[in-house]
Amino acid sequence: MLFLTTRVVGQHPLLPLLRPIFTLFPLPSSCSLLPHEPISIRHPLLAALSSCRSPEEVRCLHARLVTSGLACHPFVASKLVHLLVTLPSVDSPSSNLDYADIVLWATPSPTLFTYNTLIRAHSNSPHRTVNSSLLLFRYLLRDPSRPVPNQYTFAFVLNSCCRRLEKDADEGLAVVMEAEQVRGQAARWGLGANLFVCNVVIRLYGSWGMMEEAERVFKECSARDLFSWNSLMGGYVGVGEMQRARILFGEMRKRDVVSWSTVIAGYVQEGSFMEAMELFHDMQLSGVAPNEFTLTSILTACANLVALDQGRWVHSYINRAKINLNERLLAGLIDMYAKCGEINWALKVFYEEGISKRTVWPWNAMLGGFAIHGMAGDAVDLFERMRSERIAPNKVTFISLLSACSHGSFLDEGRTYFELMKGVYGIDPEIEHYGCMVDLFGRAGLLNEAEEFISLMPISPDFIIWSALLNACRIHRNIDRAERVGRIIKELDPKQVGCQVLLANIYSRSGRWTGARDIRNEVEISGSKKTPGWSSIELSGMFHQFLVGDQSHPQAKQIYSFLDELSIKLKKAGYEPELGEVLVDIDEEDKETALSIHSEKLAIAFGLMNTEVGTVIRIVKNLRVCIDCHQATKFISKLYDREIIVRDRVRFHYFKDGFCSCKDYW
DNA sequence: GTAGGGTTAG
Repeated sequence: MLFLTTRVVGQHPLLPLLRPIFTLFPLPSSCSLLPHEPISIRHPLLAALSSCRSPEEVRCLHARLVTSGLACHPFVASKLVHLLVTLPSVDSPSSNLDYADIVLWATPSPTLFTYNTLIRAHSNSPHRTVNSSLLLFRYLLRDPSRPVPNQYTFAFVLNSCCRRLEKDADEGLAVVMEAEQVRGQAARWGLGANLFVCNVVIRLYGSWGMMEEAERVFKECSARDLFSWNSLMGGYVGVGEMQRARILFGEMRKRDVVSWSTVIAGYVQEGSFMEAMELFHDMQLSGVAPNEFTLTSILTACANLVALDQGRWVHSYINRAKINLNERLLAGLIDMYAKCGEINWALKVFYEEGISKRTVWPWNAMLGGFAIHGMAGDAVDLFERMRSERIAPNKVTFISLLSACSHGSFLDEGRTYFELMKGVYGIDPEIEHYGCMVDLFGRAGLLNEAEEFISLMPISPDFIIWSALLNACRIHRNIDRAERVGRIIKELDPKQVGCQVLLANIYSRSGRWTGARDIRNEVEISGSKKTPGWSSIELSGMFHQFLVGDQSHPQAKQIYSFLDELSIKLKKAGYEPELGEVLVDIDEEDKETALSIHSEKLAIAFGLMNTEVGTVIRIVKNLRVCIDCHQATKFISKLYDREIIVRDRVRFHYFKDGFCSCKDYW
């Protein structure tokens, strides 16, 4: 028993989405009040409506509003719609949105407020495959008898465009063009320079990387507030222009937690972790309290700097300040502990807090932890548990899982999971997954298979893929192949000096000095510089970063005399320098410098000098550990009876009693 | 007669 007229049905923009729901309940044919007739807020049903705490309660009450004939009064309808889409839902929010759509559609003359509320709700809904906000907006404009849009309408519609853009960059241009039209309409209604409209447009252009446009809107806006500044700055952070972002940040007269979080996240994104930490420090001095966004970024910085003390501080701050421990912050904590070498703490956090979460984030963080610790068996077990708990894996899950398999030489498992990813989970492998597989075959010594795998890839291999094979050639001392692969990389990307240096090291290790020297000369002539190597160590909350041959540290003199003593002790203990790496040092810029002053040696010496006997020394290095430093560190761990944890660009090295957890396999 | 926008893993 539906009281629908074809006129209404034919015009409703969301009809195809709603049809299944029409049969669920009858719609009233008439209203007991006239649309313009006021309804008292003291009306018992209206009062009852206001006291509802969930959309489910609202839906129950709706039945009584329908029978009393009040449901289609414009004001009642607007309240209904608003409550349906804003109250926290105990089950499916999307069905409440469907329900709210029907209320709009059943109301004879809905108010603008109702339209606006729904346009907003649609832009927040992840369940729609089309831009239903925009459809609703067009529906509103189509008939002059409907209310005229205001600043809320335009801000909400543009926001829906913005969200689509952020969700799916492929639609970018189409979305921007649609948004341009909406913007034109806003201008026609005299709202072109409205603060709220402008702020969304700034964000929209920023999301699409059109910073000149964003800047222009920022300037042309009738007024500017904190949101305008934050949005513009966020745009620059998004396109990686941190300098401009930092200047804007400096010009802001007032900064809130979002301003700070945005610029901190920007530094973390570009890998400037120290800057992020410094800014976090400034933030605390300024009296703005960090929130879960800020702390997620800071944990990433801690993880990358191996700043365990600071990371622990963040953990206790979260508990102390009762910060909402959401899935991402939780993943950040697990990641931080794992990357600081504290896999047991990572496990503790995961089992206490993360395992109960139904999202993939904490699981991915834990898998990633196992991967860098070379714990392939645990990674496989955890993944199987994840499957049995029906947590849907994503592409990141498989990067961690495959990389764990490769570090643990789990050849069969790696193969199986790669197939599983495509076949069962329908995840198309990306370049990173292919990289893991090349690494897996390469480390296992299956160089032919690795190369064949590369030739069969549906996407063209980048230099990372080839350097995985080159690294395998290093491990398995296959010089001919290394030479060939080196040539391929050089043609593909001549700027990848690091790969050429790796090739030179392969040459010199096998005694082919001329080959090594040629490459060195070539690299020097080309003038391209490889990333300078650095190592850092945290000491009671302070970071000490060392470059190769660094003399700038206040304790430089003591460090160098300590190293002199150290090298004598090391020689006595039977250590011999790996001369191969002297000739073309993997991290050296200054060719005069010798092995003893590699950045990680400086950091280790500094750690030994400044910490109590028995303290674990934690070093982080931006590049891979060289063979000689690896050998020397093994000796140092035995000689000084210290645990030394070195995290390099790819994995962990846990030195103890003269051995390393990577079993010299990295 | 009610409302608003910005940030977060490999």
